[in-house]
Amino acid sequence: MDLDLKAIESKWLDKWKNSPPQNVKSDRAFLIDTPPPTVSGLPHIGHAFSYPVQDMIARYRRMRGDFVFYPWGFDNNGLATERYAEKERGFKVSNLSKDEVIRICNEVSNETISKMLQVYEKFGLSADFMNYLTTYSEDSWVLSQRMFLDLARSGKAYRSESLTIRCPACKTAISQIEMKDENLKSEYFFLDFKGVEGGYLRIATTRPELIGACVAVCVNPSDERFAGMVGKEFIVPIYGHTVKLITDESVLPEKGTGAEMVCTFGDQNDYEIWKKNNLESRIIINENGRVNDGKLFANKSIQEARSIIVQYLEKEHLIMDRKKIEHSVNTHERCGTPLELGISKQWFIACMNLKEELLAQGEKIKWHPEFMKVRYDNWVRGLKWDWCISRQRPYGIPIPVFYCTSCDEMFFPSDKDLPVNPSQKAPNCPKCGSSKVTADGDVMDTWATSSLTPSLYLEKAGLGSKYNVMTARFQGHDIISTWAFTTILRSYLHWNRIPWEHIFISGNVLDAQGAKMSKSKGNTSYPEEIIDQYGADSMRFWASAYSMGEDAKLREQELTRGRRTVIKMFNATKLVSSFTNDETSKKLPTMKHNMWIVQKMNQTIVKVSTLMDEFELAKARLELDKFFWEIFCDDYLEICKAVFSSSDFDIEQRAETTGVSRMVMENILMMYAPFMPFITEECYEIIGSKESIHNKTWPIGINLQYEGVFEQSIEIIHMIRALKSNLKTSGLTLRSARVGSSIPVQKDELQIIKAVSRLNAIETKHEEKLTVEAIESTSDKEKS
RNA sequence: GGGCUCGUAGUCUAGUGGUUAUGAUACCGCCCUUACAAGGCGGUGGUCACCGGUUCAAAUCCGGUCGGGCCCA
Repeated sequence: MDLDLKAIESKWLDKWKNSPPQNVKSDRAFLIDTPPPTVSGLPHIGHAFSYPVQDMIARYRRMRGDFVFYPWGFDNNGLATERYAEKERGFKVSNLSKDEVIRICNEVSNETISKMLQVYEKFGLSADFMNYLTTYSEDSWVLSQRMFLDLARSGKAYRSESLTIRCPACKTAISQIEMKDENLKSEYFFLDFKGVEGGYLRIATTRPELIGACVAVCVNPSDERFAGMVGKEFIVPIYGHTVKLITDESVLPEKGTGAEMVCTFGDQNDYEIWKKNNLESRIIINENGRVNDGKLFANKSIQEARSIIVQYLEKEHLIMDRKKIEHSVNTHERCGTPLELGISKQWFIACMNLKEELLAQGEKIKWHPEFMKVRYDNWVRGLKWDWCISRQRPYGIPIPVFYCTSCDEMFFPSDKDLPVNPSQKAPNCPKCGSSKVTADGDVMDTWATSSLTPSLYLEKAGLGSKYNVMTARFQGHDIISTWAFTTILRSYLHWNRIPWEHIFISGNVLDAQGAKMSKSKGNTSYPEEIIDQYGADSMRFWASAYSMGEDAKLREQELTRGRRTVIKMFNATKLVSSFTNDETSKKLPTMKHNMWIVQKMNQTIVKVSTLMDEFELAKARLELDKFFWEIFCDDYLEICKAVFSSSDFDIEQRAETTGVSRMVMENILMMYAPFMPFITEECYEIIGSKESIHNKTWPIGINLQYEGVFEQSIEIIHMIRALKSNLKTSGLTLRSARVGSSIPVQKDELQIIKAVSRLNAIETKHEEKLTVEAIESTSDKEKS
């Protein structure tokens, strides 16, 4: 019978759809905060690496008798979806109405979700795909808005006009979370500021378009070159206003000329110096990233303004020098555009005042691996801003706040009126009764919803009142400062508790050379190709070969090994089920080889279970592999075959061997079931079970007292095998042998050794060390 | 610039103080022995990145150097 992996996998996927793994009723719950994949294309190899690992733990806990809550979701909210829809449909969000954008985004995300679902199902995940949630559904709207209001009412979220990070391309405020440093090529322009009392100060700037926003010049206080000039007034080129030379520690003497402009606002440091020194404001970049300096340009982009001013400076011979440099610039992670700072009215969630508390929360969670917590700690310590959550974008969950234009009252809807949509009619002002009420037109940061996944999942499943702290979060290390952080923060702000007991961080998937996979490099792999070539079980086998947090390489050899394991399991099952022609005995074993394999099995169960309990999947599977290949297949099954082909063994002995081999095989299948759900299910059926293996209870072993010496017999079998193999090289077949040992070989053991080695006779003698020597061997040529 | 992490046969990997350093894969030799040649048996292949220190003893602990990766500036 040939092994058709594809047929087997699709057969079981169909069956499982109708009868998914059953949870037993249990007080012990294992609740998984599944990472909802972003709706931005088909799953890639990274997903094929991380999701099966979660599933293995889920399946294991289920077999252990836990109530396993393993929900599924998709993240289709926010700017990422807009960008994806733009790419898919070839349009520009800015050219369409808000309603139109929302319609298209919904459409694209629905289409993509159904495609993604098909791939995820092929992974053999036991998650609840039927009841998946999306982060842009009505449920998510209601919960996000309700939780926002919870913070707003208690003052933990506040609206304020303050410094905001803005993306001029996406035309929205963003948060520190979405900032990304990038090394970009730039150019220093050296300009001279004439002193009011004479002399001049040469500064270097990469942002000449901001000269009009210059409110001070600044040097390091210890920089002696400028010692005599500090406190003096200088004239800003082109614009003619005067600014004072001040000092600040943050200015690096070796950067540029050691003197720099302070503009409102070139970067965050400008803001700090501005605030510290109580400087005036000269805002020339508006909320949409357009520059108006009141002199050279009006409503220009930053790039346009820069080239206009550089041309002007050149013409007026004001540029004293130019120097090409590469420096680190804050950009928007979604589009790579350098960010701008401005003052605007936004909603913030307070977190700057909670650093100690947040660190303490992180401490209460068990991190796997432990060192990943350091990244969380570093992020919390490095927080520079409260979390700005309002976004000026079309696709997102609206901020549920109303403003009365008559009396300036700000008011919130009640929870029962959620979800609130600004396109609907706003209620009258509760204070003055005016109907001149506008809704907040902004939407929430997508993380403001994603940070609520534990509640989203539990509420959707109707388990919100029963459970609150989840057991496990699985996620990539790249989103510790986003998803992990915001989830911990929200859980603390709302309920003063941790969101989950454990957090499991997975590493990167690298290509075979160890380089990060990326579309531009063309070294990406897709799970469907792997499943096609090796099968889903082999893919999972590969995914289970790594420790938590370790970077994984896509290795063919691991996939190959996985497929061999699948085939081996199938063949072993076939062999074991062929024994069942005889009568099966359910009694405790009495024969040495049966007692031995049961003992070995018991030891393996203990080791594997312990490791699985500690979430050491890779180590657990290695133990299992060793037992299955080297002990069960190579030794025990060979003995079984001998028992059935040799006339030395009676019906009862065969029946016992049948019973034990079958029982051990079943236990092996059960232990492999979390790793390789397809082949184990198939084998379980072949061996004659009507039930799904995934509904079985994890093996606990057989109570059997046995301190046997059969280990020695196994070693003798190995030695005879090697001897036979050596003789074969010279064209000889071993017929009889002499075994020397210090511990006498028992008669029943000798019977087994003889049968499995297919020898005519074995003699024994006493020796200090274990020895095997040939007595008689025949040449293959003479052989009849 | 700061932090974290890794460096072990051609390739990938186990191994956090103690025999001769684990296994996979690739390669070579033998065997198509009635589950499996996608198998079995045997074999070649390693100054455990480098330098120094601690120790009776270091792949392992400490310090430094070099190189890869990631996170944060």
